[in-house]
Amino acid sequence: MGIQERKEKQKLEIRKLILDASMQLFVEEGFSNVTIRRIAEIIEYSPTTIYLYFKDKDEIFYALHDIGFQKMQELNKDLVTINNPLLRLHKMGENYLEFGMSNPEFYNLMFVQEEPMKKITELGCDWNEGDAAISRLKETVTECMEKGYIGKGDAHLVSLSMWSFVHGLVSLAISERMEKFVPQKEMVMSVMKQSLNWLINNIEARPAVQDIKK
Amino acid sequence: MGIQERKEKQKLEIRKLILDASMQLFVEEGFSNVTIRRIAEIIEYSPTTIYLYFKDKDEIFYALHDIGFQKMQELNKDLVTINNPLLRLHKMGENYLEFGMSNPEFYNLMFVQEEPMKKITELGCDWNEGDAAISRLKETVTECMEKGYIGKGDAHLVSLSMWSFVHGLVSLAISERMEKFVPQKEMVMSVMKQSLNWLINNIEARPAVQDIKK
DNA sequence: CAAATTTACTTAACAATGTAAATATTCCAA
DNA sequence: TTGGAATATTTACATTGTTAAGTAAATTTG
Repeated sequence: MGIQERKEKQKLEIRKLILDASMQLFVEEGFSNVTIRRIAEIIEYSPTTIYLYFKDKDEIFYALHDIGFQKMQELNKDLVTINNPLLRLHKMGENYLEFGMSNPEFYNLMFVQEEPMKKITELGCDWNEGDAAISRLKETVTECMEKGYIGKGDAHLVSLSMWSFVHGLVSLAISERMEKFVPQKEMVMSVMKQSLNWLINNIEARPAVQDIKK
Repeated sequence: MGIQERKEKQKLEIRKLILDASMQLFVEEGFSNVTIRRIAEIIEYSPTTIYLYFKDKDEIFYALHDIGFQKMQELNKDLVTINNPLLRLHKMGENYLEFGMSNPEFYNLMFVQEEPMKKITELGCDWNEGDAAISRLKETVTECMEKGYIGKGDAHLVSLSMWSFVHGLVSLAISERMEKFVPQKEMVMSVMKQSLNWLINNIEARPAVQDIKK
């Protein structure tokens, strides 16, 4: 049915309108300023119309959380061109830092706020976006181990560790805590990158004990 | 003046009443369930009375944030008995994980939520609690470097890195993200500790390059 | 001891929030 | 054209933090 189709399409368009408005609001004015009424104002509908397209506010945020992951993955497209897996790992980390710092509100939604996770457990489904991201990381970590760039071990554990590290940096930075330990606010990003350098240096494979002169 | 003194004391007592009620609420029912009206209910005063003792809700949270740091430091009292600085560093990390996991709401307030930091920049003062905690960490890191347990370098940077790492673990865990990558929820803490082990192992001093057999 | 004044507290009220129920409008098929 | 479904709006409600106005209690003063 042609008409059914067009309706379907219109429905999606309004959904997109709502999401765009929400995005605009929370990128420009932050999380707490995304209200149903302000979204409605922007899209020029009445507030309650929004509930015809999203069950509740959390569903809007969950959709934004998804969009965030798409944005993040775009940033990682050029990674495949890096052959050296350790270099690639390093670059992945830097991209992560970069993404978080340039999209703090998205980052919050994706990795800090509890609401999106609640939605997932509510629906009883998996965190597909997170799973995909971590398994990409794990691939590179595994390659690093196989080719001897980093010490062999549990690739899953090491991936989670790497993630925790960069997440720690970003979340301390965007919650305005990291800057308390840095001379100027503008240096936060630089310190974060140095921090990542330090870690990468430290996990680089070391010679086996028996190869050390006594 | 004896009477002035007694009044002062009573004022502090009611402040404590308010803080205890808030604590009870947010430990038992989480952040979002701490409302002025529920606090008032517990302490059996009218809601607006609370504003005679705290400027606003954020000031209450800031006070709780302080209490959190006290609780955390208590946990670290026995650290001085550990002579080996690397072992001490390791134990500090474990304590941090332990604290975060057993006091998720406090942890959020201390290291995740933005409100307490806003309060600080609003007052134009320093983050004393954070400063103190990091400088204690830095002492041990410095000792590790001096005694050759870890590679020499910028102790400040390494301290921030260590902090970021454990913070990353805890914040991913309490935001219910870490559990998505672990077979069972109950294993999260164990994975976090293994993660910390991995890091400590990797930063342990390695022999200088010239000491390696060719 | 009584009156005046300061302090402590409460009641009433406001604006903003998310959201549900009831109502109105628009659109398409019969 | 009309009846019914889809879509949108209006109204309404319960909560929220917080302010302003009014009341009761305590303390100081005459």
